[in-house]
Amino acid sequence: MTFDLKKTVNLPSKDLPMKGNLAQAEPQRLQRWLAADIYGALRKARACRPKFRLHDGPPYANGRIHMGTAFNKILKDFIVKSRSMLGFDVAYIPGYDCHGLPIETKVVKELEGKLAARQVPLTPLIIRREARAFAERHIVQMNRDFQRLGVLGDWEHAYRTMSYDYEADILRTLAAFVRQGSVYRGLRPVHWSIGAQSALAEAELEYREVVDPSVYVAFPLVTDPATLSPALAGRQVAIIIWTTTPWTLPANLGISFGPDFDYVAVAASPANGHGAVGPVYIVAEKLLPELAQKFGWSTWQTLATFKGTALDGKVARHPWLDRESRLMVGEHVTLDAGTGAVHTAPGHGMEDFLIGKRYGLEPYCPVDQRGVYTDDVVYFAGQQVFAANPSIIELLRARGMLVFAEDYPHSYPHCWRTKTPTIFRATPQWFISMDAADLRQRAIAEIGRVRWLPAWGEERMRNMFINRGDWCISRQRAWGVPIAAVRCTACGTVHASADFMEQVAEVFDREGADAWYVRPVSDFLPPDFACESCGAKDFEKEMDILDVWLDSGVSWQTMERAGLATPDEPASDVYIEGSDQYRGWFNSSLVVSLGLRGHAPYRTVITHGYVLDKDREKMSKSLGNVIEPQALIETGGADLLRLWTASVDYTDDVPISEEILARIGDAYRKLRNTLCYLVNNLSDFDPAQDAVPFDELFEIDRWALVETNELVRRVRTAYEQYSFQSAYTALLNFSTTQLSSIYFDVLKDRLYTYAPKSYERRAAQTALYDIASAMIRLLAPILAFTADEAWEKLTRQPAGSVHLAEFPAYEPARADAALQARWETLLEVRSAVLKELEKQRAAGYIGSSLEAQVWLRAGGPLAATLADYGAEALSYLFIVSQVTLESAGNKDLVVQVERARGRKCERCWHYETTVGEDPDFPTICHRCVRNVRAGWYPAA
RNA sequence: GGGUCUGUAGCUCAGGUGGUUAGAGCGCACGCCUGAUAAGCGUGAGGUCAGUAGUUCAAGUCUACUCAGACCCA
Repeated sequence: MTFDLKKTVNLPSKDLPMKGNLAQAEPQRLQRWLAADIYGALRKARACRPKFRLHDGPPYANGRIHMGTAFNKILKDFIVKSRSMLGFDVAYIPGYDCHGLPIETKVVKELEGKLAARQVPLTPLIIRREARAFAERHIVQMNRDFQRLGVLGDWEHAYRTMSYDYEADILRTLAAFVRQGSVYRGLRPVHWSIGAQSALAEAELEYREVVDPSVYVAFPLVTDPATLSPALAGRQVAIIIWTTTPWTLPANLGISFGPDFDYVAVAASPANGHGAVGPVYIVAEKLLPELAQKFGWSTWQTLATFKGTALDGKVARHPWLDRESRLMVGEHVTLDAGTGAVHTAPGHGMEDFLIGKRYGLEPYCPVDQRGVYTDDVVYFAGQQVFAANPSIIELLRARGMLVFAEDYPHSYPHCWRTKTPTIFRATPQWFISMDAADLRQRAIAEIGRVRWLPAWGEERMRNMFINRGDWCISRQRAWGVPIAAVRCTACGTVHASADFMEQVAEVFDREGADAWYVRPVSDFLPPDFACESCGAKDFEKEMDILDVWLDSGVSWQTMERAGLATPDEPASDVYIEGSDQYRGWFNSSLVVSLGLRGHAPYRTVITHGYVLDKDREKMSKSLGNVIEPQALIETGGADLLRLWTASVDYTDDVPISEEILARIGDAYRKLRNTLCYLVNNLSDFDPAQDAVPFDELFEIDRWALVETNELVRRVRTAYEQYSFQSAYTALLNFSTTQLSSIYFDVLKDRLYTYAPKSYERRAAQTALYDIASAMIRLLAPILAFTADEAWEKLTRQPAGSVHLAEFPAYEPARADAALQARWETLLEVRSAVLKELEKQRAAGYIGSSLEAQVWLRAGGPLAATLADYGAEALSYLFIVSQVTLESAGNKDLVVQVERARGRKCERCWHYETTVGEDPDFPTICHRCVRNVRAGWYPAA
């Protein structure tokens, strides 16, 4: 008789291939999701469920996505998918930030050459049209890139800060702040290019090494020095300041000291006639030795020592003008260079401006847009500031106020376009006051009502609001939403009313903010509009635009527009962005929402870290440690990127490197193999027909299901807490330690050798089906593509998607601590057996574990447990051919391994004494004979 | 310089209120299997818990400082 026993073994199918081939498979699956409109289908299916809204922080629309943006969007997708599978109706509308300097400078660079050749002037309107097209193009690309990652959302309706209604909303938001009295105009120092005669942003500066004249200048103390120390009574005392910009001295209004630094008043004996002003000078004590040497003092006598705070509120005199110079204290003062007494000109420096503001000094700036002193400046009016440096030094010397002068090399900002050195110049700007409508205090209170993940975010955020200044919302640029205000050409009065802005916003709704540039000012004004101050009727448009942080701070309103939130509630359940957004979007969104709605726009704020290299250093082209998401997707697949995202602790900065990705590849294969084993052993199983009731399953099957139930609980909790890494770890460890090395290994015998429809095999498949169904769904938020593929094979429903499903529920009734405890014991015995097997294997006594039989000698409860489980069942659990139990007085387990009895069964590979007993099947054991007769023989 | 945070095996991470020989998975080494096979199984070796100094009977865990790194300010 010829009967092929090989054909009576139920090997797994190849339904789910081991090789993912993700680079090809993912785009196809993406098309199916798109065709099936998974997002729309989900919204519909969950319509009656509690809502969960994730509002997208808009990435800037100027390039391909990089690791950081990919990481961010994948985390958001974890939230969207996991909340959906937890039963929520999840809304997620992606967005794009479109206005702003990076795009503007990019298109200006491109346009400059082209237009200059044709002698066409570069107008704001041309820039704006080009910038809009630029953003448009990049949004198309970024939409593709993000979706390729498997990110689910309402991509069709992605919001963009440059859409007409959005631009109008920005202006209406400004109007609202105007109406509540928070908006004011004031002077503020900005980087100013003399060459271009325009304001510059930080990003437009180029630092170059230059040599400037540095001067040490005496400021005579006006306040009676005896108030500092009795030792100074009747003495002439002067403070020495240091500056590398002598041209700012005409604008000096004060001198700053470090409050906690020690200062000394010293009487110097000039060695060579230097420093003839007065005999006593004040400088920081720590800097005295090097200063004395520099000034050429042969000897000196310290008359008094005091803290910087002692000088607070006192007054000095300007070195040549009849003007006071206020003595102040500020934390910005350092002892790195200079004298510890800092020349302060609030119109010519940011720190000077801020401390001046505290002390009530105005940002005095007697320099015009050409960098020329105004008529206000005696001696130097009409001179260009840098050109005036030598004359100023001469004047100081003549007045005896110059203590010392030297050339000083340092790096100084230059205009990147005209390459000229820049200056700080106070210019009129628009602000939102943090205090006029009590925004600061309300924000601080509101911060306490928001949930911050990680928790320290609350403190960081609060400190930021305590310390932040008023919000400067104006920019002297073209690509943005204009501040719709008009200026009387006759008297210069600026008219900025909320009503007017709202009327202009209606025009923006229809025509976009370009209307402000296209239309003449008269189009926006009532026919007989006249200046309140002078009655004139000629006006010009304000050409400043709004800070882009106001643009994105407005974004929560898109949630209301989309009908996803009402004005009386936070617009989003969660905001999740990088930690730089405490200062950015979280901040601006809070201010805007507080101003317009009276509450924060978010209930929970989650931050993630930055993507760094293996040494936790920034990725940069020069270091050559940059990893691009596109390359990874093309070689590995988006699921690898997603798995990596899940594997790292996103609350901190996250590392990525070739090695890390290699480990992620290992983990991916492990998870995929787990799914393969599950799905491919179920291709002939229909749970509706073939399932075995739980109580009738093998004990090991019930154990596996109890463990799976616990896994469900852990992973659900992890997702609920946004702890994706816990989910990842739990799923991977479960796959490895419980499934692959124990349950799957043990189960092979039963799955492969019992008759296909036998109770034994169906029992195993019943458990496997439950496990498969649970594992696939629990993995779905992370391995969006792979889980969907496995789900399709498991359910055999090509039209469905795992992303429409919900997580398996934890079943308290299934929890069985007693069973788990019993299995802890059994598995400890198993470990002991495996260890002994390894010894015999090393000795060359056995190879495969089925070549062995095992004696177990134990006493007490352990013996009882083993006996209860049964010797034969133990042999399957250990994957050995025979187990013999012997009771012994000793409590400790003794394991002994010998070669198995009998001959190797050709079919199940166990060693059995029954092999050869059946004349029909001389090469197989009794168990196999029974199974073959049950399933295959005689052939039906 | 300031605010906030981080530093535990090669990698990614666990290690409530300080308390026995510091854990996991992966990787690595060695071996087994060849009916999950570009798979599977087993055994094993890896750590002065960034460093220094304190507090304590006792510190990865508390304190101070130092070093390195990140974000935001200046």
